Amino acid sequence: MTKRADKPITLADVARRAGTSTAVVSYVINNGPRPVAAATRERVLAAAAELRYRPNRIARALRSRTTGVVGLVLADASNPYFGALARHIEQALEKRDRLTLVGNAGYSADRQRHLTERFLAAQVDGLVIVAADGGGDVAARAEAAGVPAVYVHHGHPGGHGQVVAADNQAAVREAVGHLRRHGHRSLAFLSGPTDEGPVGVRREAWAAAVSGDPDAVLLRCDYSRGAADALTRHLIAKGAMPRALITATDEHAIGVLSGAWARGLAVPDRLALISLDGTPESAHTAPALTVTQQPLRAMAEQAIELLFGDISEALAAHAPLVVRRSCGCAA
Amino acid sequence: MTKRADKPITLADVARRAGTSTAVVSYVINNGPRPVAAATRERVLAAAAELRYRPNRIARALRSRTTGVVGLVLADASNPYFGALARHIEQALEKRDRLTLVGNAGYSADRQRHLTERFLAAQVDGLVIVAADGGGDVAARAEAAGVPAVYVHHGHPGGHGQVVAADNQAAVREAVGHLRRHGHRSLAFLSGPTDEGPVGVRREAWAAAVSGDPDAVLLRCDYSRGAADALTRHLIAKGAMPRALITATDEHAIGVLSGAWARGLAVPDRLALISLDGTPESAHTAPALTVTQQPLRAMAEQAIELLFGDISEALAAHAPLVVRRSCGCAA
DNA sequence: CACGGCTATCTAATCGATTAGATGGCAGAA
DNA sequence: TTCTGCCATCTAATCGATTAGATAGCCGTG
Repeated sequence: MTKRADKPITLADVARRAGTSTAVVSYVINNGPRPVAAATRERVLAAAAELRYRPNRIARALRSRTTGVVGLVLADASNPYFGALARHIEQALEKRDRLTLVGNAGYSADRQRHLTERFLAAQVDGLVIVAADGGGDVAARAEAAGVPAVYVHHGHPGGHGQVVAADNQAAVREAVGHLRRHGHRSLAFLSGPTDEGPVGVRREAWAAAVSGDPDAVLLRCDYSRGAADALTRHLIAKGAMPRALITATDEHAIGVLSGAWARGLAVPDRLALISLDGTPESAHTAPALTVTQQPLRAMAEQAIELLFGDISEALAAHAPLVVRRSCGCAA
Repeated sequence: MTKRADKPITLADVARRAGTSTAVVSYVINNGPRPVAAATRERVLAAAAELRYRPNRIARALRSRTTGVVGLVLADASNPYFGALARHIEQALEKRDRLTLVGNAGYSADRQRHLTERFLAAQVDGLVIVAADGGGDVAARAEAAGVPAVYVHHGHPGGHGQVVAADNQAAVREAVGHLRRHGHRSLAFLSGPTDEGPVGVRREAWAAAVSGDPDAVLLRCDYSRGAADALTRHLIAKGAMPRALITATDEHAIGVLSGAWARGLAVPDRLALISLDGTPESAHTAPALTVTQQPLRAMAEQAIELLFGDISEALAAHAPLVVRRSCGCAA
């Protein structure tokens, strides 16, 4: 006796079973736009339960023009910073009973646009864009299609759509202040290959904070552990490694730590380090990183509130300084 | 002159513009079940292009009972191992022109079931389940609804659904062999809190490989850097830290590294370490980890092939040994 | 008793794409 | 010339839920 995949139960089945019309069943299911007599409501509920009725969200979406699905255009899920952000965004959406469609855009504006088109075709109710830097003005496209969109972490400069980001300037000022209190006079900064996005903001804040210093060095490399690792080895070999460094991202900091270890440079004794992301990773490096911690969860929640119009403006959340070992503070 | 969100173009609009019926337009768009005269096809294509027609996937889904969407039930996107796996799965699906719906189940079987229900209600065409360990027999539920499902990394023991995983036994044997060649006689193993899932397989393979050894120590802690860090400090304080250790996951290994650094225990000099995940992370720890590298991409692709019935059986892929510094090999 | 005003329900149009069945026109065969 | 057959195309039903408009039953009032 093979139990075959029984064909799904429809509204009409429930209506028949309860001895009413589909309209009434719909009103009951949705606490519909019209009231239903208590007795009838009971019958319908009972019938639905007995038949294990599950509304077909596709049909509902077609008719009501809202899918309950939000698209998330993500730079790269395997980068822990973005991965964590993605998780918080998904959870904030889940709380609002929304489903999350994800796509990894890598670091390409083209793929970002491509994913946006696909999500729009899927009739998403909204779009959340988490890009590293650069990227097209995807929110403009979404809004043209009547779909709300928000950027998290990094927005399109001068484009449409609101941007949710932490207060990077304040964070950098705190980091600089802390290293100064450790007695460091010249503070280097490791930035990304360009000055786009939040990293640019951080770099500028650093430049402003150290503008008096004679020998503040600006370093640059790709956003990868490998690149930072290689750069560090190179600088150590040249004897040009700074004594105090602020890295724009945790990826950078982890790469620096790795390169320093490989070349026998002790952190924090001969290199004081503060990183500006503060992902969970940073708590368990060797040594543990002192960081300014991006409030990822708060950012995710704010983005979703913005998307649904619960708030009308993003306000930059504070990224607190979390003191650990890499800056030179004791255990 | 405000440009309002123009109402979307439908098949009927295109048909009118091309001077044909909706049926013909549909046949053209899908290389439909019936042929269309070349001239007409051109007219339709031109009309569709001019109007920038985008098929409404919701309507299509309602009628054809296939959504082009696959659900991904993920343990935790902020864990880099799962994050990387998620990215590869999304990309494999994208290649097949499918969209990915994600949900983070945390490490709870209940949330796993909950997500599965939501995805099924959304009429997904298939389900990919990436769980840490434990978990309900979600594939059985999916199959009852007529939706194919595959497990990646970890399956439900004795349950439905195929499981895609690497050859963990061979990996452990390689790791053990390598540490032996370094001259270590007693090899400890750091496992998770229970013996479920792939970690259990790894633990058993280790037990089998060291069954002759008098003092092979089995350690256990949660799957988190923090737990492994704390355990390591504790063992060092007690003077009970092993000289050679295989960790079940990279999270464990990174925590051990962190704890060892904090207590001044040199790796690899006083502790030789090999980890069994081999995420990208492992290349840039201090010191860099020697690992057996799980073929995440191959696993993701195999899972998708399985899901679409391109292959009928999963075969365990090889997880090669990647030699770096933590085992004691020179740079 | 008749009628207005409610309330509880029912009927049926609608969302947009798919596709089976009906139709029309033209070419080749008888 | 007429009939058959095939090809290209059109008409309309369908997927399942939503909801405006129509309808029926009931109560209270004049």
